[in-house]
Amino acid sequence: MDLPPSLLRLDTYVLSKIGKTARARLSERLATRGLRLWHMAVLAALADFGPHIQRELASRLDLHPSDVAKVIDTLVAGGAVERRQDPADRRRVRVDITPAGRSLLGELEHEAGTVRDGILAPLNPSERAELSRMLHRVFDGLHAPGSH
Amino acid sequence: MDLPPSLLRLDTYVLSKIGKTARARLSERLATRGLRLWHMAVLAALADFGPHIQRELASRLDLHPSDVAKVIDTLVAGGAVERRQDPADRRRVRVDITPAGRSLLGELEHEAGTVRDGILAPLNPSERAELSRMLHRVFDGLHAPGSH
DNA sequence: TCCATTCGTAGGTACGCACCTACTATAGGT
DNA sequence: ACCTATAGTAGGTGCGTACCTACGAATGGA
Repeated sequence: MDLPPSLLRLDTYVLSKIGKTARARLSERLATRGLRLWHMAVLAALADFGPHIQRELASRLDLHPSDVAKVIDTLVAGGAVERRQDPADRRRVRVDITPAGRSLLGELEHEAGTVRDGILAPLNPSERAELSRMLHRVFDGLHAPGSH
Repeated sequence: MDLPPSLLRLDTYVLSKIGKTARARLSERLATRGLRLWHMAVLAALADFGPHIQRELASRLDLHPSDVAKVIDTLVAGGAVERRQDPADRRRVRVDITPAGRSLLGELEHEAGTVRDGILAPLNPSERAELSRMLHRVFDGLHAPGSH
């Protein structure tokens, strides 16, 4: 039984469905480790940009500070990151990724790669590259004024 | 403050973010009419395939039958569809779209078009067409075995 | 006639996600 | 010393979504 063509003609619909599936498949894999997408995002931020104050993580990832605390909690419990008080300002907590955290991130990225391969399976390598380029341009445009 | 490149390198992430934004923007517009995405999906199914038994709508759209009932409730209240009992099997309810429902669907599709234009703004027309083609192929592949 | 099955529906449950609030500790200017 | 602002955190709220359950009405085969 087919889906309505009227719906499929809307790129908005197709885009949201694909995105939802992508998200769901990745979430599912992270869940087997007791993690969510935010945990991965935090690890990636720490790996790419080095230690952060929690507030910086919140603003970089656009995540509420109280939720950052919770995400960090579980990462600390798993030994993937460590918290240490900033001696210069003892209100602040500097968060850094541990070697274990880096290797965890590597595994998560591998999982994400598998999910991507599954989703983009219908496309050949050059098409994937082309799609990826276009998606990035679209993504960059999302936060531009006027697109909304 | 930039997002982590490690994250952006994952098409899975970008895809889910774009999809989420697309969904959010369309939902937002539908919400001004007291509708959700499912209402639009049901209208599209009725417009494309004609009247449905509620069970058929459920299986076509992969929506739980008890939720179909609720979606239809609000569409009936708005005069967009009508329910009538199937005389051959009085357990069944045939649902059909009304002229008002068709014009409503037209407006919703126009809204969806606006959302699409906003999101795909960074691309020129031929790129959009190319993206659309690829997205459809990807979408069709989602339900294929082995992609998961 | 009886019984298992199917349809629609009301009501409730569970979960993820984003957000808010109140509180403690600390900082830094006046 | 005082006052205001800031950092982190615990706990809770609200929303959307999906799912499940129980029930009455109707069907159709044994």
